[in-house]
Amino acid sequence: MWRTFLECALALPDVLGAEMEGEGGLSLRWYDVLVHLEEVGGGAPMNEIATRILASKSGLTRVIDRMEKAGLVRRERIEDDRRVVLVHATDEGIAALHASRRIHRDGIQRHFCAHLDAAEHAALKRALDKVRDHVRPLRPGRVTGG
Amino acid sequence: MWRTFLECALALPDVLGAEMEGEGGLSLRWYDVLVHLEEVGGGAPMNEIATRILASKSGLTRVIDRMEKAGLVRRERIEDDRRVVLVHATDEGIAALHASRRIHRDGIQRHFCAHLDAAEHAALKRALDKVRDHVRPLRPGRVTGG
DNA sequence: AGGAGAATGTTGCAAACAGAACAATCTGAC
DNA sequence: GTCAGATTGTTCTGTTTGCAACATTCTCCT
Repeated sequence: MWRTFLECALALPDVLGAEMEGEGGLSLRWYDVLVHLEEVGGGAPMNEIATRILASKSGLTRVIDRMEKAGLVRRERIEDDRRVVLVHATDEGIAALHASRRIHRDGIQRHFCAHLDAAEHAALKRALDKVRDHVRPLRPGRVTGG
Repeated sequence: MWRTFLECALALPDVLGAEMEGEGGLSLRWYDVLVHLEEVGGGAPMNEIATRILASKSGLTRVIDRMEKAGLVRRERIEDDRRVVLVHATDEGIAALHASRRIHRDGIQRHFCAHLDAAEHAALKRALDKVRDHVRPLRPGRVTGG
């Protein structure tokens, strides 16, 4: 049972990410960053993004470096707190997000949801919600250290 | 819903792996390799192990390199097909496996199964089995290429 | 004010991994 | 028999990641 979960946990992001990179040129990580930026609206600090996408601080610095170089995102320093870097999605970033969204949804549908009936879907959501709530704060030094 | 799954998929192996490395000195990957070697009994070819643990050929070569250096495993060339390398667990490897097994089971119990009642457990297994069967052959060039 | 300590992001370094190119070996068609 | 093609594992190279150390900035207590 655990093995089944682990195989899905390893294979699904891999398959979905490969499809997205192949067709839309946006990795799963970049996609998640842009989703978060769109959700919060007006720019998010590095720390918040790192927590949201389960990356370390240094890891996120490099991700944002690459995304900025690709023109999907821009950094902004604010007067309010000069330690903070606010990350904004550029128009190009939002466009790339929308272009990938269909591929993303479609992939999830085909590889994941298509195999579950309504009851299984609900049970899965309920179960994983509990697991997520328990395990999220346990993660190693993803944000506080690193 | 997908997001919940993705968070669990990223966080659970991380938390479990960190616990195992901390307490028992065996990473999740190494553990999976040894589990497979114990299951099949008398030595497994690289290819088979790579498929089993969802690693690429080159990735597994390095994993086995490190495990061999650590004395947990040994390589053997066979006369039957001189391309094949059979990997055997050493006594030390089996001992390490058994030492880690308790930590592994305990971690799965605490971080995963403890949050599911019997019905959820069954539903999860049924659902993930179907997803796994669908997605496993779809994985990118994990074994054939690479 | 002033200074200890926390918080935020970046950089240096090393580990881990995948994909492509490669060498060795086997298989099958002729 | 023999040679083209497939199979198996390794090496090379580039990418991505995390942890430790660091510089900067803020907070809070006195």
